[in-house]
Amino acid sequence: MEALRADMFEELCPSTLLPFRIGGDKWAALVITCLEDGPRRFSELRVPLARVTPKVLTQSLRTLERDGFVRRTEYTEPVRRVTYELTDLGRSLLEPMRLMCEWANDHWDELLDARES
Amino acid sequence: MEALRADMFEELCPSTLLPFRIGGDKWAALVITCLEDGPRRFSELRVPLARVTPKVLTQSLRTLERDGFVRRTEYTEPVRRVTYELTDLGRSLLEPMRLMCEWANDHWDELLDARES
DNA sequence: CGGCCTGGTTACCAGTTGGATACTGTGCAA
DNA sequence: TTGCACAGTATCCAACTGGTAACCAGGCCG
Repeated sequence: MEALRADMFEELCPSTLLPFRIGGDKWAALVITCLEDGPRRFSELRVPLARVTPKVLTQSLRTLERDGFVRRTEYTEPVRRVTYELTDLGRSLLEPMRLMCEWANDHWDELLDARES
Repeated sequence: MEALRADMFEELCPSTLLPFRIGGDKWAALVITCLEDGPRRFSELRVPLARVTPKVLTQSLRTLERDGFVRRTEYTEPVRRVTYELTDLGRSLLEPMRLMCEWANDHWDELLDARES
């Protein structure tokens, strides 16, 4: 997940050229990327995903949960806390995603050329 | 491209579970698959892609062409003939696509379980 | 001349996605 | 009791996607 990572969160990010899409919706790939290093709370996800409104983030998380890629856990003690984390199935997506980023890096110039001309 | 191939062209195909999407539109992956073995004419593509109306197929092909994955060639001799074929860039998508199909086959039961429960 | 084949185009429409903006309910904490 | 953090909801709306159905233009065939 190293490749393209920094760029993916930018507004005019080059991943718009990427011919791969992971999950059903626009933000699924980024959400998964954000969960790569362990469980995250809703408000923690909102920081890197600042361009995603809470409604849309919730939608994305619900879909990922339904599809078995993400597990939602609700705690009430000591305070209310909800965490999202990748399931084993979700984690197994990381490797294909990494390969796609590799592909994209390998063919970046060609992708750009095609769009420009 | 062997995996899932037979099913992908069915109406209720299991690829609706697939968390990967290639190209911008719904039919891009199937179009690319159809071009795997060499150039095809518009009317030849319409046979396996019978569920795709000509308008939508044209759209898909135009997008693939713009993105540099497909090359459109028009002949007038001896009769009018238009062929579509994968460019090198388009062809380079086949390997990632194959890997995605492998991933899907490896995790098929988990994908099904997640949706059902 | 009248069809037919090829490779589309046109107009219209419904459903879905994504976004803007505002609001809510629960539990602390001062 | 007022305020704040957290984790969302509620409405509304514009744009995009995909689909239906019909149409079309050029060229050959008989």
